[in-house]
Amino acid sequence: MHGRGSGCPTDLKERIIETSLHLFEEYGYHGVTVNTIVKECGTSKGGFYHHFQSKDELLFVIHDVFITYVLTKAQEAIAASASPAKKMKMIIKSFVKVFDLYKPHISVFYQESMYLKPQYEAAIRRKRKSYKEMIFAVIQEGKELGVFRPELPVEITGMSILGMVNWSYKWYKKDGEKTIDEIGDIFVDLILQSLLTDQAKKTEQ
Amino acid sequence: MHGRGSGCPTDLKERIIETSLHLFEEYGYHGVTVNTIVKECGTSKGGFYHHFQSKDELLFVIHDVFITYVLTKAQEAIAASASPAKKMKMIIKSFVKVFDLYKPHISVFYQESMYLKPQYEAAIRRKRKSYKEMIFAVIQEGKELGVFRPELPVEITGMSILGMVNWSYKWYKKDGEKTIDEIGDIFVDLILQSLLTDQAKKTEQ
Amino acid sequence: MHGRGSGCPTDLKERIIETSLHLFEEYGYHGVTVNTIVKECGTSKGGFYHHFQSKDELLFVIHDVFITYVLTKAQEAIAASASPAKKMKMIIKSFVKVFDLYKPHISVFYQESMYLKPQYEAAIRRKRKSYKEMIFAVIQEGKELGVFRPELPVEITGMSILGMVNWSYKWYKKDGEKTIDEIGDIFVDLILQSLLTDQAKKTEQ
Amino acid sequence: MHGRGSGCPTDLKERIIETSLHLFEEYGYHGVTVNTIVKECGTSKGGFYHHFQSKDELLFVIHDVFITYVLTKAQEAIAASASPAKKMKMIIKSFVKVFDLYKPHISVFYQESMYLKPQYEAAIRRKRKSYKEMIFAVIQEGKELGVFRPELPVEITGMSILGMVNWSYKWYKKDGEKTIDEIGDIFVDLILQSLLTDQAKKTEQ
DNA sequence: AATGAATGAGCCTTCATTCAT
DNA sequence: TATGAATGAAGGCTCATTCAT
Repeated sequence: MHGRGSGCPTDLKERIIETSLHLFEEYGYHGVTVNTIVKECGTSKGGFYHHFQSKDELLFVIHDVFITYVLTKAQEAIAASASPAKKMKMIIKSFVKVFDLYKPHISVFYQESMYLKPQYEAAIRRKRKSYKEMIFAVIQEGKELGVFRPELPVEITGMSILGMVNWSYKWYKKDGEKTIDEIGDIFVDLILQSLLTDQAKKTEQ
Repeated sequence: MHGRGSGCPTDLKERIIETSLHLFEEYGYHGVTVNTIVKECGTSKGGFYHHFQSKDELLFVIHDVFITYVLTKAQEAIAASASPAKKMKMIIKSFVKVFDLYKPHISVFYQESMYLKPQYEAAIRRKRKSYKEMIFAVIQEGKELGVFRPELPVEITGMSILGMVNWSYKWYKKDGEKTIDEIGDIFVDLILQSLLTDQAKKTEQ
Repeated sequence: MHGRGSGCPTDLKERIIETSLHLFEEYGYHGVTVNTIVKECGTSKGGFYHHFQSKDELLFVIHDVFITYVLTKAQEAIAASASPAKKMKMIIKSFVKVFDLYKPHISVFYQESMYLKPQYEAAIRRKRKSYKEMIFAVIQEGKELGVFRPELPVEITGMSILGMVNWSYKWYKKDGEKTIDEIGDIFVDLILQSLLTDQAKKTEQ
Repeated sequence: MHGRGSGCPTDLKERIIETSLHLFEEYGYHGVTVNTIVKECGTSKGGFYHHFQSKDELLFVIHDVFITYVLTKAQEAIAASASPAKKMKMIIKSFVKVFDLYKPHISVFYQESMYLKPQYEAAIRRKRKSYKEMIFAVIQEGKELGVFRPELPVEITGMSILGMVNWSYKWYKKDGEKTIDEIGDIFVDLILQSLLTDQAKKTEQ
């Protein structure tokens, strides 16, 4: 079971991903050459291309690792039998939590996804869409059950939430003043303040 | 007010900026060559380098046009003698409004600012910082006056607001279902719901 | 009027073609790098790719120059109002003569045409086919007029003639013992000996 | 025959030769990677390099198999006590016959022999030269005995014959309209028509 | 002001070959 | 014998930039 839990990526492929991730995050996809990556990894061009068809595929893998993870978490939240407010809370908190695990992935994701080649881009876009729609569904459900304010437009509200949380890739730092959990709680507070009806605020939360 | 005075949008420099803006937005800074730009403009390499020292400077100019504009608007809002909620509203609405004017600039800004060369990057960062701090100041003021919830952490709340609005560069479309003004109102509603104390909600808004 | 007559290819494109031609002939298409070509030409990679989309296009141009020339000559022969034996003679002699002009082109052509990319290959194949069919047509005409032996199979005879002449790219040398005209006469003699009926041999030739 | 002692055509070395032969014929020596070959063979890089020192040696072996065979056949023809016309016929027919056995070898031979490394190239060139000289010798003998036309230049005539026959690697197809034997007869007819004196045509053939 | 041919450093990628297992 | 991960030199090509005209 190479890596993950142990945090020790022994095999080359993992090592290339880890290394390039941090390089991409700092210098951007176009600011890092394959040469730089392999030098930093202590491997060779051939070693790189033995594991990845192209630099582009590496970019895809980085995207996919993160989006797949976050999608899974959201699906678990959705599947839970809980109130919309609880589900929203679970989604937000799980999403925020991936910033601890996958901050570099996310940065690269938002910074560079436009440079994915079509074949890869399509695969990623499908997953992004799924995620978005799960959030929309929770908002819709909340409105229907009368716990979320009826005047909320589903899509723009959803995108606002996504924006608020996503944006943290620009400023969140692991060793910052607040833990990721505290930040998650603040987001949940801000968001539920916006969504819940006055009625629901009393019972919920 | 750059250029504007002369009122001649057909002059080459403007045309290069406009063209490259749209190309950058669609294909990314690294997905567009100087050659493509000059071909699309109907000019030549020489024409380009007569007006810009480098492709990098062009990226800077695009950044600067937008950030300068939005900073000016925010300063006007701050300078107004109004309540924090009003100021916040003015800032949000003016910010949202620039998406109509400067959507491509903003997209390029968020997508590519990491590729600015140091000399340009410093100039841009200073202005971004100013903008952020104006928002923090309004939140702080609102808390001190007791109209914003005292438990709000200034910085994270500020970044949440910025994230919510900024993110619209990913999805806002000029010819979408809602006008920019309607979207602005929704943002203001969501944000003020989050910020205002129950007390203030009654009087304000 | 760059080059040709004067034999002085002053402009870069001509110079690249000439140089690479001789390099390809000696070392083969795969045995010559673009770097070698530009070094030999005293130009640069950029200079090369300013004139050719790819190394492959250069190969195509070399093919096309020669095949276009030889096709034109054959069409002139065909168009002439002459006996089949005369036409055959004209075709052979004009074909043989291009070895003086285009020997390197021809060598490269036969050695490397399999490496042409599909788009270029199709264009070339069409012209080759035309040429072949003109020869077949002359043989057919000769048989119908009773001057060529009736038992000759048109296609194999045609391919035999083509093979005999084409093969000289393997051994013909400009400064060899026999001039190109003498070689042409020998080919014509051998071929007409094979084609003509005994009857026709007396009147013809 | 070619199993060398073991007689087992399923042994790896044979399989590599067969496979690469067909790949080379279709895509050219440079259009086929060692990886492609071993994949197609169901073996591995190690398997390949166990049997061949280099990809280049494989090319040599392919050349050698064919040229050795054809040389042997020609030597048998020469050794026979027959008239020059008969010898020429035997040579042509045996040469043509190898197209059935060794068509792919021959295609690769003519297409790629320039890419042989010096050490291999020398070995091959010696055998090619022998073959050529045997044909020249027969023509010379025929002239001396007065059965071939005295005005024929030995070398060019010889090269013409070689060209005519060799060229069939470009168009011969095993399942074509004519059998290899019929094609051989046509070649013999065309060639002897060219070579024989009028006198000899009556008695010979 | 404008042109576009020319430059050349640097990029991504390929592939024959090696070697520990 | 056989495997296939790893190597690294070398190749084709790109593109921001320059400069003579």
